[in-house]
Amino acid sequence: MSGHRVPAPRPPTLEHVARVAGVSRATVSRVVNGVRNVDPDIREVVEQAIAATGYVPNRAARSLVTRRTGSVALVVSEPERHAGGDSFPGQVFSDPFFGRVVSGILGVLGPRSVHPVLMLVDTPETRAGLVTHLRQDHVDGVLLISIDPDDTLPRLLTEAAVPTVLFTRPTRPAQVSYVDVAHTEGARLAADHLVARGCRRIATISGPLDTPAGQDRLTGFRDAMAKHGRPHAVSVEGNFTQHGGEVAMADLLVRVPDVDGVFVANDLMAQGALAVLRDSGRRVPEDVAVIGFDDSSAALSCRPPLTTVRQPVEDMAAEMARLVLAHVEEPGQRVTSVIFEPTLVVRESA
Amino acid sequence: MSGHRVPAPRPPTLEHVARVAGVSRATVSRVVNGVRNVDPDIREVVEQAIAATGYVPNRAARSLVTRRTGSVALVVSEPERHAGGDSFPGQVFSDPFFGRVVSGILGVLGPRSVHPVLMLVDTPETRAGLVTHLRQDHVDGVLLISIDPDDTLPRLLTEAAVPTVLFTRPTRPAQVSYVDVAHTEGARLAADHLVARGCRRIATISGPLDTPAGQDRLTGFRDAMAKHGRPHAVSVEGNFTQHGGEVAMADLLVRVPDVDGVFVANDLMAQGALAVLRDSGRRVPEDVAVIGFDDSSAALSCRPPLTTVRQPVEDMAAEMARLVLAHVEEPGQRVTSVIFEPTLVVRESA
DNA sequence: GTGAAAGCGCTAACAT
DNA sequence: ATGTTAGCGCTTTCAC
Repeated sequence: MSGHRVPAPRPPTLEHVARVAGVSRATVSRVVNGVRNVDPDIREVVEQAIAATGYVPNRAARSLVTRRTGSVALVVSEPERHAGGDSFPGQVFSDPFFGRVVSGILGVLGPRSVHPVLMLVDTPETRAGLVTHLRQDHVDGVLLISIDPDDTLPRLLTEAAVPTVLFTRPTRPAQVSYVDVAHTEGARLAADHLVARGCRRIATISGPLDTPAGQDRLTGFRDAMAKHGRPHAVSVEGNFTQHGGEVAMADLLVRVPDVDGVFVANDLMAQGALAVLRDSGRRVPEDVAVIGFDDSSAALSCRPPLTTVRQPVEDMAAEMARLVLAHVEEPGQRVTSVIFEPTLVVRESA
Repeated sequence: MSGHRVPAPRPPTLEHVARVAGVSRATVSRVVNGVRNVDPDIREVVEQAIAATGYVPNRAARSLVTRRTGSVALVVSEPERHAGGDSFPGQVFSDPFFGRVVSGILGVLGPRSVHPVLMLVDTPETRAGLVTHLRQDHVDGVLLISIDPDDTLPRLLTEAAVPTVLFTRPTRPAQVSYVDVAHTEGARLAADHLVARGCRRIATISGPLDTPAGQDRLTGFRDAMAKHGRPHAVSVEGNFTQHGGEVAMADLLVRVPDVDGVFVANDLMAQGALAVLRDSGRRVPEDVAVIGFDDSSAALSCRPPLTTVRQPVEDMAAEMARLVLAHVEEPGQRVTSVIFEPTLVVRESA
């Protein structure tokens, strides 16, 4: 609109503030950073000067000397994207779960004014690029959410000595901190509830058995059933998708037509199972009781609403944030894992 | 583990590379930044030195001089959080929609190695903090997703002269770029489909009428119906939530018991409407045809799967990213709005 | 307790 | 086409 360029008004610097306050840059710096050795009177004057000038520290300049960026990467790692697929990356992002993670992380990081920068790793290039970025001062640490069971990222990151925290235990043991839910305990909760409800023919649709979550939920279920004197509960392996749940449920119905209680290893599959049960003319929970896992938004929108095992995702994410921050502070920090207790959320399906 | 501290091996700098290559820092800088004026032979030598040393530019140092950070803020702005609510922020994050936005943004930003940093604004403090952050060189631009109809952020940002792009047209006119979908066109698509299907008693459940989306979808629907010679279609105002959809549908059933076609202004409400219709003994689509809006994941998991108006969210988000980048490049850039055409996704509900 | 001065690693004139 | 030089805004010894 206007014909001439405005000379880009530079924001105030420490230097400005120092002049206004009549002190040196160093003193202002001390005040800004809350270092003790400052005379209360001087501090007062400096604070007024800061307010008057509207000074805000320049992050780049600070990072350059402190070698800290005040930001952590929130990395979502997915299995290789097949060239023929949609043009858009990020299947995880469309799961409400991701939002809960973000929410939990922000709750911890925000107040400390550390910002999460989002990164997606789903190709060899992005994978290499991530490590490259991390090798330099771009972020102080990494929060990794990996979908791929045999992801190499956990190892790459620990080798690069980048403070890292994973969501869920890595498939292969690694020297890295993580948070997770007590999967076996959650499965036990479900099994106990089904038994207490009076179900006689109880089965399970498990997750993929090459994932820790898939394994543990099945193990927990089996152990609990054994304790109830029923060591031979039928299980069908699913793949954690809604469609997979449909297929598995149909299969289960063939193998155990009189099944009256099913523990499904996640809500998405449970949603599919519910649909198949309805189509087969069975009522839930009267004829078949169904329990899911995750307490995703799907659990709420299901008909009937799903009884499910709740992972305290927000709490877990918050803990991840605390852990990276701790690792950043204290690079010598030993590797830590924090396991959260799940709870059973009883709705209508069981 | 080890008793003594390792002296923190500093990453290679331009200086290192320059020495290895036997040239000056400036030349290495030129090679790194792809400036033309470099002799091909020298360039070759420098590139080898870069590879040999494993050099990666230090972002902080670069930002300090260029006054660019190579990152943009992805700001989610929600209405004031009430003190009594959950302890965790971010209702938007748990909607799959958010993930689609992230996905679209990453598709554009990633290749240019610009990173989105996540920010949530839901209190006066975070709001003030955002502006403060932006006033300095923390991010180059802002992508704003606002849920609050009377958000003051759009104005604050434009006043602060921060390159900004909004998702959806702001409630109050403002000098700011945005992307949006042609809401009226989407509503027309739905109305036409319902009419073409042979529905005789068509009604709508609208969104909140104090939002542009709520208004436009209703207007588009009304106009289309008028063109079909039915200017008096009944409408009930909803609030865009699943529960709101249930309430509105129940209301509608009382007012128009023989309704046989409903355009619901978003999928979440449509999901609620579906449940109420089922409970009332009506079959969908045989007795009542239902069309939603958004093509969210809810649309797919509904029973029956929802016919709905699809917003090309990923494309829209990608365009947002392109727009900020353009505004960052060319600060004089005039304000732009890009409107995307919706499409009707026909499934089973209509 | 406070100031002076030396860089952090990089880009951008400017000079050659 | 390449090298020299001067900072960008901040923290941090080191004197005082």
